[in-house]
Amino acid sequence: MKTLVIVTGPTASGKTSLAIELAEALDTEIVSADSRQLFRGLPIGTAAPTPEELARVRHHLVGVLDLHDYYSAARFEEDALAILDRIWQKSDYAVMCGGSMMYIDAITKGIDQLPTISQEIRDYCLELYEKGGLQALHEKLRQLDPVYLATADLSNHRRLVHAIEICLQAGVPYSSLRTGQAKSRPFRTVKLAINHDRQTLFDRINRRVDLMIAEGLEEEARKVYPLRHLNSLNTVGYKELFAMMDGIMDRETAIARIAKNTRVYAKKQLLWLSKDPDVKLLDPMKPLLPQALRFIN
RNA sequence: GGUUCCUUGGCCGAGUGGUUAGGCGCCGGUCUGCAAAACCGUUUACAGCAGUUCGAAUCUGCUAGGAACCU
Repeated sequence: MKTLVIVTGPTASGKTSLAIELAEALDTEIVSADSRQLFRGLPIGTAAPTPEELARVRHHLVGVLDLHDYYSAARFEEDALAILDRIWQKSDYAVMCGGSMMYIDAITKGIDQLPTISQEIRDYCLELYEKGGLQALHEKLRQLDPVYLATADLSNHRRLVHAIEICLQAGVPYSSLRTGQAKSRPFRTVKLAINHDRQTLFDRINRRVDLMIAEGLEEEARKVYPLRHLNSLNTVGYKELFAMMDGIMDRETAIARIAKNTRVYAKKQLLWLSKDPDVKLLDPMKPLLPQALRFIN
């Protein structure tokens, strides 16, 4: 039986180095599960593995996308599974490292098969929202998929648009395509997270933000500033600096906002973890690797 | 010592007699194709005391703290 060891947890908790230690101990490779490290050109702001770290263990899905590229949890599922298949040919273990919880779920539980949306339909739905607002989306869904509408988050235009897109593309209601069934995988998973208390984690985050600034995050952001409207740059650490460059906030405020938004992000991750009964928590006060290996075996 | 003005929830900030301002933060939550995204819910204060009034954050008096000016 193959084993996928998933090192997840909130941002700044020390996932990267633990994953490397694990991969070395298990003599295998790392598949990143980080929706932002996927992109090229953002090493500082996304706290991507350093060149030295990348040299120690082979990493997958780090810095492989152009900032313009479209990506999604479903693509991640597909890509990561393909990479894992290759790793299984030479090892019984693989390490996954990342805090994009939806990506982790995509790998462990799978995502239902949905059609790829054509540009036409995408544009149509966007226009529907821009012209008619949430009301128009509600009405459209009332016709196309009242079942989904009944449980939908009526204020969240993104999800509503998405549902309409799928209904139109598939020709059947979105809700009929949602199975709610977890897919079975040809490997077992062990999910690990480093369990810092909240105050410690927040201190680590604050310190890391200062470090990022010292390492040149501003310069990194300035380089991609012209592309700031891309989704890949709708990211903590960049959007605040873009606001600073636009003169909307001063430097001090921008940096404080980065730290604050990173904390908010971490809380979201913590929430997700707390609801996942499969996560094994590691005590950061003790050596991590032995604890992790104990859970694996 | 005198005169005038100010005092709203963690912060900012409206509100001059009669529903919860609002924003930010904090905290909590949602999540099956953009997820470091998008979205939702809480947090109920008027410096203190005594009055006026059916009813006061809003009016009056006193007390406390602060600001400006005068001597």
